[in-house]
Amino acid sequence: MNQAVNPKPTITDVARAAGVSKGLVSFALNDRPGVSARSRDHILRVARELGYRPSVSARSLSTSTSYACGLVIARDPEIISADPFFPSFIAGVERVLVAEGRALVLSVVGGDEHEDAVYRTLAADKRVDGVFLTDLRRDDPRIPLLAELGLPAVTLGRTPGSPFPAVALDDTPGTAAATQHLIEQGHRRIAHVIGPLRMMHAQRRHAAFAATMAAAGLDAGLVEETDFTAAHGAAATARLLDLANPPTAIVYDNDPMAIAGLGVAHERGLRVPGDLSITGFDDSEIARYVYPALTSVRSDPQLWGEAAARSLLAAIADRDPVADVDLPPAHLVVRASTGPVSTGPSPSGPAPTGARA
Amino acid sequence: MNQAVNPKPTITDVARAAGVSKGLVSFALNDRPGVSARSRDHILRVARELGYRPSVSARSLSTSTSYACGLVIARDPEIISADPFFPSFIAGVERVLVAEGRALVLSVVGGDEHEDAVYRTLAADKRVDGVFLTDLRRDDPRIPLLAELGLPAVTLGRTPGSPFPAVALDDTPGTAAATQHLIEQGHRRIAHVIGPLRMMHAQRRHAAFAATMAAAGLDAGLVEETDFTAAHGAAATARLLDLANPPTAIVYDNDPMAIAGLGVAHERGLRVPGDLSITGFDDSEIARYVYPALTSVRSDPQLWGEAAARSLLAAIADRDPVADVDLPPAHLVVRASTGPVSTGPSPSGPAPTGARA
DNA sequence: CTGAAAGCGCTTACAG
DNA sequence: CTGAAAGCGCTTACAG
Repeated sequence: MNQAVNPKPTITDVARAAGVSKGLVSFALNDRPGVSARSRDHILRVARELGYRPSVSARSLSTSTSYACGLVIARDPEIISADPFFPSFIAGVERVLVAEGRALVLSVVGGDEHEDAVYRTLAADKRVDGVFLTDLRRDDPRIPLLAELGLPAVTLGRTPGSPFPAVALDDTPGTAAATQHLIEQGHRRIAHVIGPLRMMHAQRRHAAFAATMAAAGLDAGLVEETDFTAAHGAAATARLLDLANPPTAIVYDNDPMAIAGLGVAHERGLRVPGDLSITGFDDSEIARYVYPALTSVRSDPQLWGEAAARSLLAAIADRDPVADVDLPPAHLVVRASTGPVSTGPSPSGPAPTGARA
Repeated sequence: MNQAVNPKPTITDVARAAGVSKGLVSFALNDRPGVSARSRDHILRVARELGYRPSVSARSLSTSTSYACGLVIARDPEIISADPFFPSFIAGVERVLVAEGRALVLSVVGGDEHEDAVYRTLAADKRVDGVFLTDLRRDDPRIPLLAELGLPAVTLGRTPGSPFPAVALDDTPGTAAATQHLIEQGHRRIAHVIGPLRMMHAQRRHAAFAATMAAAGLDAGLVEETDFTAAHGAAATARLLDLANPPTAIVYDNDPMAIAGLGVAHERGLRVPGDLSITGFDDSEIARYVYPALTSVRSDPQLWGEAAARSLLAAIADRDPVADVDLPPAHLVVRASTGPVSTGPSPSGPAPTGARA
C-alpha cells in the first residue's frame, strides 16, 4: 500500500509499521489469547500489506519445530515403481500439508537395513516433526524406535502395541471378495501369490483368503510368497502351473505380479480366464488395458494420504491422544481376467499370441 | 567417554568442554582457515566424544540456508505411478543428498497450474536451497521464474536459454534404435505414439523417430500425441489400427502405453509381432514379463539422480558456473514384441486369449 | 491488554 | 591463531 514490498519484511518491520512490539505481532499472528480485537486486526492488516511471511528457520529455532513431516520408504526403487500406491498417497499427503504450510521430506532407502539410521538422523536434526509409517511389519522395529526418539507418527493400518494413532483402510474385504468371486465362478483350486509375509498387510490379506476358502470348505494351502516384483510373480506362477494338479485360479497381491502371471499363462498357451482366472491388487491404471482386462482390488491411496496427514498433524499439535480413523475398505473390480472354469479340453504347449482358434 | 551423552549437546557445550570459544568451534567444524591444527583436532575430538551434531535450524537461521533440495513433480499421480522414472531418480538423488547431510523436499502437484505458487513458496520460505527441474517443457516458464526468485536449479536435459547447469541423458538414440530395428525387420508403415509435445523429451524423441524414418526413405506421418496414460495409449492404438492402411509396427513413448497397445492388438486378434510389432520406453520391470516380452528402451534414472544431485549441490555451493554433464545415452533392449512382418493372412475379429491356432 | 528483554544455537566480522 | 560480541528472526515468560 504505502510501503513497497521490500525483500522479505521481518516481524520487526511489521511491529514498527503497526506501532507495536514484536511480541504482540507474534501473539496476533499465532492468534493466541491476550490481544485485543482491534490490535489483532490492525496488526494482521499491516502484515498483509507488507506481504509479511514469518521466517520458517527462525520459528524453527525458537520452537524446535521443523514444520515438516517425513516419509521414509524402505523398498527397492523398482518395486516402488510398480506400485501405484506411493505417488497417489503422497499426492494426498501433500494436499493437506501445503494447506498447513508444512513440507514433506522424503527419504527412500533401498532396503530396511539403513532405515534405522534415517529415522535417527531425521529426529536428531529435527528435520521433521513426525513421520508416516507405511508398509507395517510384524513387530515393526520402527514403533519402539520412534517411541524412543519421541518422534510423533501415524501408522497406516493398526498394529498391536503401537502408541501411535492409526489410519486404517481395510483391504481384506477386497481379497475376500476376489476369492469369493472365484469360488462362485466354480473354482476349487485357487492359489494365493502374496507379498512378503513379514509385512502385515500381506499377512492380513492371506488370512482373508484362507478364511474365505475355509468357509467354502476349500483348501487354502496353495501359497507362494514373493517380494512383490513381477519377476517373483512370474516365477511363482510357473511353479504353480507346474504342479501335478495346478490351480484354475490365482489371486495375486499386486497388479504387476498378476500381469506377469498373465504373461506366463499366455506363454504356455493357456486361455485366460478359460484355463486360468487371475486377479490383481491395487487396480493400477494399466490393469484395465491388459488383455484380458484385469480383475483387481481398488482402494483410495490419495484419501489415505489426506487422512494420514490430518492425523499426523493432530498428533504433532495435540496433547491428548488422536483417535484412530477408518477409511472405506478396498473393493473388488471385476473385469475380464476372471470367469468360470473352462469345460473344453485344456490346451498345452506355447501358443502364438492371440492367434485365432 | 567421560561425559554422558546429554540430550543434544550444543556448540556451547563443546566449547566449554574443549576450553575454547564457540566461534573457534564453529570455525573448526566448518573447517575454515585460521585454526591451528592442534586446536582443530582437539575440538573435533571433543565434539565427537560429546556426540555433537550442529542444529540444522540454528545454522539455517544464521546462514539463510535450508540444507535441503526440492523436487516438484507436476503430473497426475496416476501417471507418475505408471512411470518407473521418478522412484529410481529419487533414489539416486537421495543417495548423494544424505551423504551431504541434505534432505529432499518433495512436492507433487496435480498439473502445472499451481506449480508457480509451489516454487514461490519454497523460495520465500527458504525451504530449499535449490531445485531439480524435470519434465522440461518448451519455453519452460519455470526457467525465468527460478531465475527471478534467485533459486539455484539443475535441469534434466539441456534447454535453450537456461542459465542453469544441465545433466543430460540422451534418450534419442533409444528411439532411433527402436525405429531402425523395426525398419530392419522389414516394416515400412511405422507409427509413433508420443507423449505431450510441449514436453521437450517428447519432441526430441519424435524428431529422432522422424529422422530415422526419413533416412530410410519412409514416411513418418503416423503420429499420435498422448498424455502418457495407458488410456491414451489404448485409444491411439485403436485409431491407428482403424486406419484403412494401418501400421505394422508402433513405437510407443512409454511402457504403459505399449502394454495397453498390446492389449488392444490382442483384443483384435492380431498376432504380436506377426501382425503388429510394438516397442516401449523406459523398460519398466513388467516389460519383460508381459507376453510377448516387450522390446523397450532403457536408461539409468538412478544414475541421473545422482549426477543431478551432485550438480545441484555444486551450483548451490559454487560461485563459478557448473559444467553440464552428459550421461551414457539410452539404449534399445530387444525382446519378443518385435519381429518381421508376418507373411501369413491377417486374422480379423477378436480372438480368445492365447488360444492355439 | 501491552512492552521490553532474554533466549533458541549457530555464524561472522571485528579486535587483539 | 584466538576471544568476545553481535546478529539471524522468531517466541515466550515476566513485568506492568
